Amino acid sequence: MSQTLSAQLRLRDLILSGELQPGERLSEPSVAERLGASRTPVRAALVRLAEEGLVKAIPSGGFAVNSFAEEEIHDAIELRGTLEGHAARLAAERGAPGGTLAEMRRLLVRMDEATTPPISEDGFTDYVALNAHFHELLVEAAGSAVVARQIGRVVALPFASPSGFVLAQAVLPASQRVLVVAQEHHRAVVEAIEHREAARAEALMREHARLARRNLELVLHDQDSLRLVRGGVLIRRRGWA
Amino acid sequence: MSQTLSAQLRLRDLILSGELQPGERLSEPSVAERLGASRTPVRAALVRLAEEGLVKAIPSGGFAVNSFAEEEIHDAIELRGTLEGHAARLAAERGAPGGTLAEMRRLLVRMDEATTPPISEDGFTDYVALNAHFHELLVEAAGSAVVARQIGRVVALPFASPSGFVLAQAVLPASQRVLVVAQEHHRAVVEAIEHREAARAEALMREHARLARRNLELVLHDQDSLRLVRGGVLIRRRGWA
DNA sequence: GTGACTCAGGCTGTATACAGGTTGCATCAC
DNA sequence: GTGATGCAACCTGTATACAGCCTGAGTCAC
Repeated sequence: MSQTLSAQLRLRDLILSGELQPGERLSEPSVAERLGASRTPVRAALVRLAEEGLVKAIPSGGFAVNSFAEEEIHDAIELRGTLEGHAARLAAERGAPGGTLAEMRRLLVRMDEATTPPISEDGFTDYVALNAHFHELLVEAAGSAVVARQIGRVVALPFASPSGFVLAQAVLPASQRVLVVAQEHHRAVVEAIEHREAARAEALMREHARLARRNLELVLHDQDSLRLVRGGVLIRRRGWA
Repeated sequence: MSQTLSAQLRLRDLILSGELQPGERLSEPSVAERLGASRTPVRAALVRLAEEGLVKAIPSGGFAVNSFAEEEIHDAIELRGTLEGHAARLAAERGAPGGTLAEMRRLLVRMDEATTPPISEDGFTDYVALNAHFHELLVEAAGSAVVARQIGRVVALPFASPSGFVLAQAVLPASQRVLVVAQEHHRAVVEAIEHREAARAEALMREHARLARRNLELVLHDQDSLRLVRGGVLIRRRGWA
């Protein structure tokens, strides 16, 4: 593995785990020493993380760990809904590959299994992976590299991704009902794409993202569950320091 | 100005003007010599251009000038329509700053003036700048940095931008009718945002982007007008080498 | 006590040297 | 003539040296 990629992955981990605090300046020499690489690959890694959004370029040069206002995450999730709606609409209008749809249906079954009460902790973990895969397949079904790239950029922020709040749901009381609704959305969007119901497919994915918005609000008022959100430490909450 | 920024701008120009051919490999030493800089800033510039999409990373390392299939541009324009529709909807739902809307209305008047027959060549040039500004203000009206950033990324490709095909229209016969329709969209979306008609605002911007899609098809079958599209040389046409 | 100024440390931006890997051409065997 | 092989040139990834700039602490004047 290249030093650049290694630095990128390890830095991302340090940031998302909260080991590097939001606002903290990341000087190239200090990061280089910490990661045991030279400045050149560290700089390249910082540029890529800036593109992802985890790190912000300082006007006078250099980078600092980024933080996110609740409103920004709200907007990012809603934007994901619009983009996934766009993808679902394209898939319905243009027709999706049969293999992709078949695999989406297989995932539906496995997600049902993982979330059959009583749900174990492993069940939630499985669901997170299956859910992420389902959303990837939806993008694939649209058959557009341009759209896939754009969605990939929005989803790069972990709390804007389709699975960002699922693990936190595990400790939230209303979690099971939310999962039932989410699964219904999944099922319905596959059906809509199959039947070439473009408007329905689009509306479903928009509404689907709203579940994440609701989870965001719930999680932000529950310290314990917030800890389960990857990158949750980067969120600036309203009325907090 | 930094060497990196200078290299980025000059490389972009070389690519969009066609001086560097699509598919051509851009080795760091050769580019560095051509631009009179060292490899370090050239590499940084290439990374940024790769993010923009003008340049593509080669799996085994290095970069090459990118090219675009007609379908990709089609998709990029439709995606822009969806994103601008999203912005217009947000502006209508949340309310846009009065100053922004006032300036949009002022631009409407100036665009009308620039396109009053007989339209001079300068008229078209003015219209391009005014139109670009109008679309920027629309994004501003949404009041979301997340959305603004995302739209900025789609619009980075010149032929996906709102003004990508306007200059080419100047030599196309149906140009004036298209401009009339485009202006009607502009006027209507301002009205929709003012009246908080979110669904209407969104639908209008989607339809607005379709004008660019139509122009794309017209331009692709007219060599003369294609030359007026910035970056047109990067477009791979169906059934062409 | 407060504000401006100076200076030192550190940082970024840039250039360049070096090692490992890849590519493509030429040559050789069949 | 064709395919495999070896070599040479080149290129990327990385480390590091150097210059200019910024920042922040400490000091001095008022």
